[in-house]
Amino acid sequence: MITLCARDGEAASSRSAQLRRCQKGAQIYSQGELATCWYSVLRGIVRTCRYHADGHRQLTGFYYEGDVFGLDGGIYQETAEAVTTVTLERRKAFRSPPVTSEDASEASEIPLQRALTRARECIFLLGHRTAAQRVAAFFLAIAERLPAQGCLQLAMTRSDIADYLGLTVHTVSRTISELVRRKLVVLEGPQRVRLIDVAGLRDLAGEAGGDLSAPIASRQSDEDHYAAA
Amino acid sequence: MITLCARDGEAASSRSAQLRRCQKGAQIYSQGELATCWYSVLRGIVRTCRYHADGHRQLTGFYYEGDVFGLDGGIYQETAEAVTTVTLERRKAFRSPPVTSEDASEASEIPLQRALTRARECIFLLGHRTAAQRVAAFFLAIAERLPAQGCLQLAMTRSDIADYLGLTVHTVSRTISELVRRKLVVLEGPQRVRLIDVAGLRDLAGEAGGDLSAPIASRQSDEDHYAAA
DNA sequence: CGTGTACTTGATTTAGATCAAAAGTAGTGG
DNA sequence: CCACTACTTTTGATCTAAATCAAGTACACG
Repeated sequence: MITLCARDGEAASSRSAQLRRCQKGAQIYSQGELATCWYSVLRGIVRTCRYHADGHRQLTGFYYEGDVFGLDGGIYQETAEAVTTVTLERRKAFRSPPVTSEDASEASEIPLQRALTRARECIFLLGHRTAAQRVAAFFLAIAERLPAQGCLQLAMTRSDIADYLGLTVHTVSRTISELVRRKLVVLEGPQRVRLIDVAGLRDLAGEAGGDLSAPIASRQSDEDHYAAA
Repeated sequence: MITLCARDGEAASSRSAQLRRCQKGAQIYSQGELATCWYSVLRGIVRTCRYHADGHRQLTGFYYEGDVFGLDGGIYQETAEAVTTVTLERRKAFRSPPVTSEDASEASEIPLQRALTRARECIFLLGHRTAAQRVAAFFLAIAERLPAQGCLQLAMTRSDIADYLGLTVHTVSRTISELVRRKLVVLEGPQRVRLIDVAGLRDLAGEAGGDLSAPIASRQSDEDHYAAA
């Protein structure tokens, strides 16, 4: 167990971190375990998932270079696995009452906010009605995260995508084929997707991002008010 | 704008809070707005939702007495609305670098963790495959939160439930009827559900809670290892 | 007592699951 | 290097759960 030299001075990460390497497919931690550590990805891709009693698997997020995962309080709610061979930086989980101010602000709050954003992205994807919408939104989400000029290296399998989007492998495959047919994307190998018509994909996915349509006005004439007592 | 007398001494909530009352159906804040405040529910029920470009609505959570919502960093990602007439306690959002240690630990970290739990609950529900599984899991989730001896006052409409579970009103209604037919629950009025066979519901919903089935063993013989450099 | 809303229920349609199998890819070992 | 094996991906045919279409029923409110 080699302690990595903390790069103090940048984000003032004063705590020691350990390197951990995991082979493709290996489990990093398992749901139900005591959440003693959290991780940031130095290289490779990680997935988090929940296994249901019936064997069904729900992926809850993919984590790329710089992403952080495993910030569960107390017990891990999800299992983390290596999609590719990964290099991780491991940190001790914070105690409930943080020892120093930095511990709380820098170490836990911002990553937690990110974890929440990730979870909401998952909800957002699952909330789409059709398979085409989900896959389109998925591609756009990845493209946003990895700005590789419109060409995505997927790394995860169709099965991973299916379990992330709540579809079957078959439907994912068919849907991608359909997007190709519609000339929204082209496949440069099964794992390599080039986005051709981003506007078309956005249109298909709905919620082009940033576009916040006006919510349905409530019938109530009286808006809410502040209590006078 | 009346400043509520902070109840110092218990959880050391040293900051001032304001009461806010919202009528049933009123909007508390809207997605896209600057997230200047977060709230805790004193009375009533709140829902958070995302409106998609096509008008489709995805509910992301229900919040009951004692629950906290609106902890989005910077910009609200969701809209919050009053399901019933509600009384809220409003607090100023924390700045990115918290001023004091308590600000970070007590005010943001734990509520954020809860928000994450809530988001994951939503993913969990949406991740279920059949309508019956989702509705059963939904009932169990509510029952867990409101320990009212097996009798749930729903408060939200079928439409809310549908948008929460990613189903239509029709399917929700039909599915509840089916659960009644199967003698898992009884309806004491459309908004009042009595859970009859909790074990049966758990069985149907899958993942009875706490039961963490062993994940699929990775084929790799080599487990992950710690870097020696 | 009528009007509007929420809920339920039936009939039909359809998107995606399931069943089944072929084609592409990668790793292994002779 | 090539054959063999194991897996991943794609595609076709069929089936089904849930959406959609279409009424009805039950309630609350003016």
